[in-house]
Amino acid sequence: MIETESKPKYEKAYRTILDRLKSGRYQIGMRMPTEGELAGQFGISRVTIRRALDMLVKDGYVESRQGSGYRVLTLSPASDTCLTSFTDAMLRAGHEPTTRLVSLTTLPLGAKDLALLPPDLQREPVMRVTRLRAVDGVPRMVVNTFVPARLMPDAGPADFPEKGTDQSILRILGRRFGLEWSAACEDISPFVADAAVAALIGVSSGSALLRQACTAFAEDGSLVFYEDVYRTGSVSFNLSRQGRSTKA
Amino acid sequence: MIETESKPKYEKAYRTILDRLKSGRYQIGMRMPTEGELAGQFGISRVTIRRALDMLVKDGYVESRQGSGYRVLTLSPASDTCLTSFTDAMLRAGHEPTTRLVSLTTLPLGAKDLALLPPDLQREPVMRVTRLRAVDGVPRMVVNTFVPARLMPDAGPADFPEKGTDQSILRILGRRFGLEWSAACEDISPFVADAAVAALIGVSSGSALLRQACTAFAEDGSLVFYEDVYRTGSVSFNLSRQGRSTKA
DNA sequence: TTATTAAAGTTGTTCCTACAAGTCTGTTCC
DNA sequence: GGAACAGACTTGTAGGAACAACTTTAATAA
Repeated sequence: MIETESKPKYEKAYRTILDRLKSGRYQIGMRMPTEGELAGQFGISRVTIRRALDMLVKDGYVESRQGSGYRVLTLSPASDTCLTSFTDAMLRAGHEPTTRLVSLTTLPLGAKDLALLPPDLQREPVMRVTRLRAVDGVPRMVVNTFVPARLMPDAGPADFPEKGTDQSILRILGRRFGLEWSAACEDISPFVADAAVAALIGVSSGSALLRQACTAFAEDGSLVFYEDVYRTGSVSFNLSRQGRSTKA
Repeated sequence: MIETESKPKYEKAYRTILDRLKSGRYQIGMRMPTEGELAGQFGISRVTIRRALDMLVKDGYVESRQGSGYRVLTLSPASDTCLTSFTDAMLRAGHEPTTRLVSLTTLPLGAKDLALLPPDLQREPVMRVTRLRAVDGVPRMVVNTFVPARLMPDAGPADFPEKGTDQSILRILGRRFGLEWSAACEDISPFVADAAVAALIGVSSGSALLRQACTAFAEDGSLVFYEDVYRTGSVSFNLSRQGRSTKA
């Protein structure tokens, strides 16, 4: 990423520490270098490194204890949203996720299917990626991902790996197509499996499933992708209360 | 709250500004006082007031633009979790929420129903509050709230208002019983309505509903309450991407 | 060998200062 | 009247410093 030079120092520090964390350089539970040490390593002030560390705490990767130091909590916080990688979550839990690309279709302007999408996606051709996700061989969810076709030029089946960490749609959109997003809204509702979804997932028609509809936006507010997921099981979240309280 | 003296200055500023915001002193869309003005009003430094404002931004209440100032986005960010008040959301949307207290029961140690609760709630008597929530007269959800009985001494039906803002369980637990919590985990799954829930909500048995199970914790990690919600419709979230990017 | 205490180390809070970068307002000129 | 520019104002980033509060470590005494 050539643009790292334009990022503030605390942002670069945040990313670098996060990379170290995710690469295993800091193990879960182990104490991280102190604020002073990190400030020295990055050549920045303690105030600036604290901003980066504060973000890591807020994002759930590390915990801090006054007088004791920072420890790694997790390499990937557990929240089951469209912005967290299902692939990574399954791999971390010792399962084997796989993906089957069911279809890759460009929906032209005026296509009937466009009518069901958010309005922002109805003004231009849209790429629809339909995939069946499975865990340890057992189908778990049908995922339809819609992206403005202009953001995924020359997309083909080879762009959608079916094994390993690269099968994550977040990683595909980010690395292969260079897309970035910073916010999303998600809607979860009960869904009675119709014949098509039931056949894909391997449940009987009429089964109760969950439907997750998620719209992700770029910093400038433009829509990056829309995802429609039909899944068995449940989704889980870690939440923090608004109007927080201080540690006793 | 007598303990405000022990909170850091940035925390007090955060709460005061949030109170002003929620009380309507700052209207949605209007520009708030500048950092310098607020620092002066609170008698603290610009750095400290920025910490409070930063929290308000992160929590979704205000937005800031360099050179332009801070504006109020919302008086209550829209996310449909057990930590956000359904009552407040409905009132804000111009609907009339009401609540019927179905039962208020103390489950003693060893009670069969305790077996289905989180382990932390199985070690002591638990208060179970069952309520039916409705919007504009239409039943929407059945809510079972479980709290260690010792945290709700002398609880009675009079403690659970059925109209207005005070019907919010978050407000009841907070104000009437002085409970505080700072984190929660929530799990959403599909639920096929059994006869009891179906009768309460007014749907046919076998209907697909959503089940929200939520466990809230205090700062010290102890369990404050557990909530089990069966609801029609959907839940929605606002999410921010982890590993954020800087504004262009 | 164990317990206590002091010192050292670490995070948390707060302040002041300086400057960068963006926005807004007012004035001047065409 | 509109455009351009300058100045003022505002937020954003960064550093250094000081001290509070908590934890850890080492030394000393019993």
